Amino acid sequence: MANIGGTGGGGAMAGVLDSIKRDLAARLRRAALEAEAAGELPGAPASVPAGEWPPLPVLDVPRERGHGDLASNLALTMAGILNRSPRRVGQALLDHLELQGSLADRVELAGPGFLNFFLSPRWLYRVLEEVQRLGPKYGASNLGGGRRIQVEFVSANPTGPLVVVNARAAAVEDALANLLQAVGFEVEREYYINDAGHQVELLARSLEARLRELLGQTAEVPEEGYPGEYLRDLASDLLQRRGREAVDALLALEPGQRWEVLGREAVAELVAQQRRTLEDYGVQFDVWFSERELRARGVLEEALGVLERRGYTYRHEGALWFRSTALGDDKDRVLIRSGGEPTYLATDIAYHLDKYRRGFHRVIDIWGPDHHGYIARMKSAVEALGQGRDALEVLIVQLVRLLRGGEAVRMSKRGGEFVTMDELVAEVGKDAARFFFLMRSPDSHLDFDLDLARLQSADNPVYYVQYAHARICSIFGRGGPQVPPADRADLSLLRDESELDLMRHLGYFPQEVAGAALGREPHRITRYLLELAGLFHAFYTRCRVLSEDPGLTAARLVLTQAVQTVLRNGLGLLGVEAPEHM
RNA sequence: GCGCCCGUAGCUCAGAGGACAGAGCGUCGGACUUCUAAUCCGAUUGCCGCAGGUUCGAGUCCUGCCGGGCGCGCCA
Repeated sequence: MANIGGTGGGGAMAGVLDSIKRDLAARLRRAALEAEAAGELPGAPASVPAGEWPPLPVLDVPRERGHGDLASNLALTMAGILNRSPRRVGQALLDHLELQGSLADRVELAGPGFLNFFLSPRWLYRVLEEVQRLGPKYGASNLGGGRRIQVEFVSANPTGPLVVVNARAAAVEDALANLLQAVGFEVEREYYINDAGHQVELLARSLEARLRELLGQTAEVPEEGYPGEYLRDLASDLLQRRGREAVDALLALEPGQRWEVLGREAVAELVAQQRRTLEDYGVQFDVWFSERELRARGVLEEALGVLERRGYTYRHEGALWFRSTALGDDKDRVLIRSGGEPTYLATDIAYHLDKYRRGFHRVIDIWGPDHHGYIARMKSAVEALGQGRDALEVLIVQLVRLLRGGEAVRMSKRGGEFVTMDELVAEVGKDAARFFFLMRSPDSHLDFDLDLARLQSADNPVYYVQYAHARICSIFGRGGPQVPPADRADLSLLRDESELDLMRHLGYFPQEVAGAALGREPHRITRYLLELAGLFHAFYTRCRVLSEDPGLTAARLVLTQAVQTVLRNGLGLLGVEAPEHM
């Protein structure tokens, strides 16, 4: 993982704060070398490899305001290696640290040996200038350097409508894809359609049963089939579209043939529905990838060939096995059943082979918690295909429990009763749904409070953030005050504590975006925005933007517009609207 | 039995190896003749599940245990 908070990462991070960190890190490094040259610090012990001394100074924003704007633990890390007291090391660094020409006003040695930097307020004005200059691009960077990443998500079976957990996965991964794009990766969103397996036949037989029901015949949905109401709807649509005669003819076909047709029909319709559901949710996929087509192209055979050539397959009891234990899995896995049918794993391996052939250096899959046991074997498979283990990254999004009136909403898959994604969005709206899913880290179980999400009030976090944006719009709305260029306003008039807090927070945005992208943690942006909205509301209560004082008004307009820009950019990353009126 | 996730304030949850552990909700008390009160301000709240270990420093990393959820097919 890249060093997000520090200064060690690539050279492509954006933002005023990052450039300050890099500048101060370089100064600290020089101070360390000078202190050593002056004999005030011992040289590196022999155990430290050349080029790794002095250690890379890390600068972080401390939790406590009293600890300055940026703090470095360099003295502490060096002290450990040099076997000296951290405060003595810190003092030596301090004595040789040159701040002339930097944006730091002063530096203090504090606590166990931290070096705390107090920045000139000028850095905050630079933040405002930068936000104004970059506008929608503020927060973006080029950490990815244009490398291609594929994000595959939702990929639900085409056997029914999307459900609540799909909505969570969609919100999280769509936001992650946005974040990866923002930090300079070339991202493709892909949806995998499992349209070739046994479950499609079950779907077909279930649909057949519903059709026969409609025609007054006795029929039952098969044991392992799909009993949900939606197949009744699908059946009556089909009957209406094709007409009675065509359906009769269809049902008269021999079983294999009619299931083939019904399966194709049902899958096409259900995938179209899933697609509409996702579009209403604001998620657009670049590629809808069909397993059936993959099979038709013979990729499965090619993948098995690759595994065989690389010595990862063997035959046993009539089946073809994958020697995944050679690559860290806890048992070997069947690829081709003794009956000749490929397993799900085999087709998935083929699918991944195809992904890498399409030139992605990295592939991120998102699975439900019921698939976590699958990670080890799939990573082994990727390795067996000749890729690095890291070429596949699997994120597990945990389950969602819906709460209504403080009680868990009961859902049973067997009875075909579950809350669909469409129902959820209809009940609480797209913005609230997405925002709620993005409030928690993906790997924690989520209680989704339907009552709260539906509430159009202060208690609802999504409105809290959106309201901040709407309030800003209303300042700009009537009469339309002109926002001056940042360098033409006297920003030093922004002195209120709430103004300083707000500017600081705006300055953190680029690193927050980078951190959320690299850490695969979109929920950090949600939290960031809640904080930013809170700071804005506090500012709004304390300070009037439009006042008699033209200079102060100009400065506050610049600040307010910057907040608006960052709220927009942040909400945009989450796929949540930034409304102008509420 | 093995594997994964979780255990932090009354509730829901943040915490990127750092300094005295945070937010929202809740409870109590305040603030609109003003750019949107869907707002703000103040007060209240903790054996970070338990026990060891690594580290100058652990809520964070490692090991074991306890508790909750889920998974462990020639299913997909």
